Amino acid sequence: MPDQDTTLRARLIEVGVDLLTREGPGSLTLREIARRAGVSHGAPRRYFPSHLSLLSAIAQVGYQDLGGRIAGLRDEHDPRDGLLLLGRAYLDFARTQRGMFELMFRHELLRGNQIGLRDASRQLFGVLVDLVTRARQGLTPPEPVVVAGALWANLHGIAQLWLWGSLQMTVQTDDVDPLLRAALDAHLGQA
Amino acid sequence: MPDQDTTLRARLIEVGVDLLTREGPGSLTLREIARRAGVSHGAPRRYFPSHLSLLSAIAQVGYQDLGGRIAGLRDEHDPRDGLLLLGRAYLDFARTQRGMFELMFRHELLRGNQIGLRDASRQLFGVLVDLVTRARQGLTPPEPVVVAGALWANLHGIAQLWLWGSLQMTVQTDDVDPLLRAALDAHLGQA
DNA sequence: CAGACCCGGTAGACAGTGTCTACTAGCCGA
DNA sequence: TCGGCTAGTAGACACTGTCTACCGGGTCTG
Repeated sequence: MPDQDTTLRARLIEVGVDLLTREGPGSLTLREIARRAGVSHGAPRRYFPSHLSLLSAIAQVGYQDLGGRIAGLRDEHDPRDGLLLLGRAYLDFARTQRGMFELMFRHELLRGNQIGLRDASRQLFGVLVDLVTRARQGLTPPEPVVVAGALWANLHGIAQLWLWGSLQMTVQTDDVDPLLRAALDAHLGQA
Repeated sequence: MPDQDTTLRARLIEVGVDLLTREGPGSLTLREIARRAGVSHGAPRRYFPSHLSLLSAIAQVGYQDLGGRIAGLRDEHDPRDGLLLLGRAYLDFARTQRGMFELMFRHELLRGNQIGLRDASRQLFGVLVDLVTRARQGLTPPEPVVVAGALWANLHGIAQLWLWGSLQMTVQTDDVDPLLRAALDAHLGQA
């Protein structure tokens, strides 16, 4: 239950997040959010110029959540452990916050307002580059940014394919950990 | 311009593909497709029980297209070359058939009717496993299926991140080839 | 040849959506 | 006290996907 005394803007986002995790991205209509916030369907317009901008604000919560889970891993003393934890956090987020994950990476959202993703990406990517740099110390090209980019893509791809069940019919298991480990070993060089 | 003498079912798909590549996934409404096919908005229902099923049929065209581009690579005599070409084909498809690519991997579509993706996946994955197996001959674990899975995820992730511009702001280039090569080298072992 | 039948498509209704505009209740400062 | 502004209401508009009633014309059957 959203607080009654918060500003409407915050309450709309809160209701949206709640609705998203409870009933999936399909139910995130402007009118439904307004309805659940106990307000008329025209009210959100005062704070969000369009439906998409409200969705962006909701997705932003997800970016911050994911970012928060990952930020702390930067200083992990064993960078390889850090990357494993980062990967698990990413995949765990995709699995447990499925609706949010789908929303965060929806094309229509990313096309316009990219600020949310941009910031989150920078943060995530920064941690990734740090850990990769340390994990690959003394190794030759490709340079850490490239490896980090490829690793991130790999991570995201695993999450994506796993989410819609493409992995079960190929790798034949719903445990992504082996895949994650394979990806890490591949990009970092076998331990 | 769609032929006038083909069956309506085929014409709807054809018009849909055309509309998709020309104006993007957002314009693929049931009514608009019917309109462009010169038919009333209730007509599609005779062949497709729902809007989603029509979209699935349109996406199927994409699966077959992509599958066709990749199928021939199975017999590439140098498996590593084959994988590079496969990767390029995949990324090229995502770039040039952007709207179709987005449609093909839309969550709502994949959730229900997975037949299209399932078939396409099996085909793609089969080629991938073949090539990986040959490329990693004599190497130790992980087994080819796992490597192929991780590689596919990596490929798809690169396409995804690249499509919405996340790569430019990290890797600082719009040329995905280095990333692709890094991924291949990583998963196959340096050449 | 006549009539029943079905196939393929039309047309309209319905609930729901996002956007826009006119309006208004209530508060705040002068 | 009064003017103006702020936040929210309410209704219209065009559009969407789905559903149902309807039909025209061809085919098969008796």
